[in-house]
Amino acid sequence: MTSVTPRRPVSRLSRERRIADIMAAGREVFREKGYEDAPLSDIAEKANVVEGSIYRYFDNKRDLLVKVIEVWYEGMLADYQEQLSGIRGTRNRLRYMIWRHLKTIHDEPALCNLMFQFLRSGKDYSKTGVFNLNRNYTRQTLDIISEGVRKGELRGDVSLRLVRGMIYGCVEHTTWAYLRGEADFDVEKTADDVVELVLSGLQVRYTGSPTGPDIATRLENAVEKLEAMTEKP
Amino acid sequence: MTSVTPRRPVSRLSRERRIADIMAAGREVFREKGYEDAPLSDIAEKANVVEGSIYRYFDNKRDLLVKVIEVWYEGMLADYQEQLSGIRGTRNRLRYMIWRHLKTIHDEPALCNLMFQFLRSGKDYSKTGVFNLNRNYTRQTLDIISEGVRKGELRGDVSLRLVRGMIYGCVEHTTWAYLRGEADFDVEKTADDVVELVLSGLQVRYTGSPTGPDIATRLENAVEKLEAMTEKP
DNA sequence: TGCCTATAATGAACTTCATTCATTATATTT
DNA sequence: AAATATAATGAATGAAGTTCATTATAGGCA
Repeated sequence: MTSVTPRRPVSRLSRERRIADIMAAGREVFREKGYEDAPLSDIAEKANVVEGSIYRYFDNKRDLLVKVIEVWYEGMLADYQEQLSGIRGTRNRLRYMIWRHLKTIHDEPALCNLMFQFLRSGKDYSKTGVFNLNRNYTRQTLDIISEGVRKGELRGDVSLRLVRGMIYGCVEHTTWAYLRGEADFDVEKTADDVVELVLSGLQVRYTGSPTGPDIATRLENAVEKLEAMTEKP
Repeated sequence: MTSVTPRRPVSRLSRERRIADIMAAGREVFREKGYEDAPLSDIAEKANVVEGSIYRYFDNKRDLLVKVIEVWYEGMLADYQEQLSGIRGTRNRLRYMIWRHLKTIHDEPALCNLMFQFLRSGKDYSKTGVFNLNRNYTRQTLDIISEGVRKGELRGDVSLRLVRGMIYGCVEHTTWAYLRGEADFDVEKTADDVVELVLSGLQVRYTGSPTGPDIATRLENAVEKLEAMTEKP
């Protein structure tokens, strides 16, 4: 008795549709299981294709991951420029960038982990589309800093690369526990704290006047208060 | 004709010696090839054992990695306390911590990558020995900060967790390109820059001296801030 | 309407590893 | 010198990524 395994019905879709299906399935499965623990078979099943079919559209598993992250990233960064154009003041604009980064991590911890762990550390990262997207995105932060320097609000004697590292490094370092699923964090408060710390630094500030703050400092403080009030409605 | 494959001579070593051999081989191979691209067979060969033997001493490949990193970490952190006890002053002590972190990354980029990629992001990280070592190590940094606060040199109104995040986040963020093998960095200069930026912050400091930036400029800046804020809520 | 053809899709075969375990060899003890 | 404990082996297993020859189908063309 020869049992014949029935061949599955083959549904022929357009290239674009198939790619979209596979990437949607990939995003879901990667989000749920991470990279290494996500078998291609799961993705194939969810995308309604056979494993081998994935290789018609993607070089390999990693290539699929890279493209999934790339598309997600594109959608995410689409309206940065627009949003930012509606925000005035160095501090507010800086806070927006930090806030947005924090919010992304809070909303999509799994995909961020994938990005941090498997994309950014890869040898080929700087040839990736994500690298360029990220480049343009962080450039905005640097532009805000430069503008602040031009206006005399920020120090001009610090490497921009270092400042960027401080901002994003600080954001990411403080969210690790959350990314490991260990603790939550408050997006708003963390954004406030980070921007404050980055701008003011750790050292105490000497006003340099024995009889109290001089006139300019008093004005500064007043402005800062006003700023704080408008920042937090 | 039955060809008999000659059995390899079995050398029986002490448990401790075998473990040491396997871990030494593991460190080498992991350093050269990373984690995923390091076949257990390479490690077995280099350690002069058969693959299966590794499982007598380690639960699995990841367990071997964790223990390799753990031992490396222990050796690395052994003399921190001692070195630090010979350094005076908040700024110098802080710089030492930062410098040492930078130097470790510079000397052992591959192992650091392993630590960052495969240990720190794992779900079980906080149950790891490395986690505790790291905990004790970063606590020293926090102690230096606390001491600075006590002496009135540093602000006491900032979360220590955030400060730690800023310091180590900044260090790591600025070394990513190096870790990907793209660019070198100067350990000494970076240490100087980071400690300076962390302590002083980004904002310009008004010294309050009459020979500093003139009052008109400062008022102009202040007014500009106010204008920006009232322009768009 | 019915062939033709390009190519989408399949599924079995291949490969590489991590992992397991029954068997064998050896150092140590009795 | 035999007994015993256990270190070490290597073959077997199974999971997962990847390849490719074969098959099926949609859309164009007569």
